[in-house]
Amino acid sequence: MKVLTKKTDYAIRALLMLAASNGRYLSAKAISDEQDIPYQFLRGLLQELIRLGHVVSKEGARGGFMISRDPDEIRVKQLIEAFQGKVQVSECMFRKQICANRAKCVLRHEIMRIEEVVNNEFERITIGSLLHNLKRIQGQPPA
Amino acid sequence: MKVLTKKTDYAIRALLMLAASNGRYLSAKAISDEQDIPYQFLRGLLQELIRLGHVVSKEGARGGFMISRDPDEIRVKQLIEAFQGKVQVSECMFRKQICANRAKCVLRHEIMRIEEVVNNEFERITIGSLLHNLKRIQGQPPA
DNA sequence: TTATCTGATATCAATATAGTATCAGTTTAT
DNA sequence: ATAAACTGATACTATATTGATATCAGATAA
Ligand code: FES
Ligand code: FES
Repeated sequence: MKVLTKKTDYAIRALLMLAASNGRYLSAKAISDEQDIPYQFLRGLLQELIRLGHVVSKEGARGGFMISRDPDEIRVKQLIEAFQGKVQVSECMFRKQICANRAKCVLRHEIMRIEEVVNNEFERITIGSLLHNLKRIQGQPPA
Repeated sequence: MKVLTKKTDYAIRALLMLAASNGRYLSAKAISDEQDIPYQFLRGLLQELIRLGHVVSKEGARGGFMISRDPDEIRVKQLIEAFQGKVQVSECMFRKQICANRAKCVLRHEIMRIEEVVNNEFERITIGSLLHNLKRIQGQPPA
């Protein structure tokens, strides 16, 4: 079971790179090369990130993409939901005889707790927090 | 993002039903009808459950399937791993420049914590515990 | 000795994921 | 002005995963 698809993984990596490049536009090409993300795939992905409001673009030569909101406000949970849909254990696990009434289904309740835990964790993690950790382990490169 | 596939869902429901039917063999047909699981799909699934050691079968008329181990020992985690593979966030999330060295990658470390949480939760839940809850909410049917 | 079952296997359909290609239009630099 | 470096938009293909069917042989019970 894979929790993050490639697309989400790519999105996170691209956003991290964009978050790290303060004020400069990065081209899809640059991100693709640096992060080993298939170019055309990334192109599409970046457009989605624009629609989601995470980045803005500038057309033409020397154009590219720039992050457009505080990295601390971009939560991994948002990205997962955008690219993979809401985290849900299963549409509705126990039907018919087993589950008399959906409303007070205890099993459902129990299983849904897991969803909450997962969601909380992914909500906690932001592009900002990831970047922070990255810098910490890499050490500040001599500016 | 769907945590449980239909197959895992079906497996859990089938096992619950088998666990509830003490000592009697249940036919695939009976389970299929009761649980709304496509018959042939269930057939294959039951064979897998045999290979996994969770159930045994009896051929011929009046044959069927019977649970073969303590429901408390059948963990949802086992089932997920059998049918969907191990829970893993992504093969390896941050590569190349971003992640200098895999060994001490903090991001990886952080993200893997989530895997652990999920795994722990699913390890806690067994067919036995689910059945227990089921009986509790349904009330013991007049024996 | 037939109806009711499982064993084993093959095949197919639907969906989701991953990746590629193309062309039009915008901007910068020369 | 015009070529080079870019994005916007969209269509397409490939691959993998998941979900579902179909078939036939063989076992068992009534
Ligand atoms: S899980 Fe859907 S009614 Fe209980
Ligand atoms: S996640 Fe793979 S090296 Fe950091």
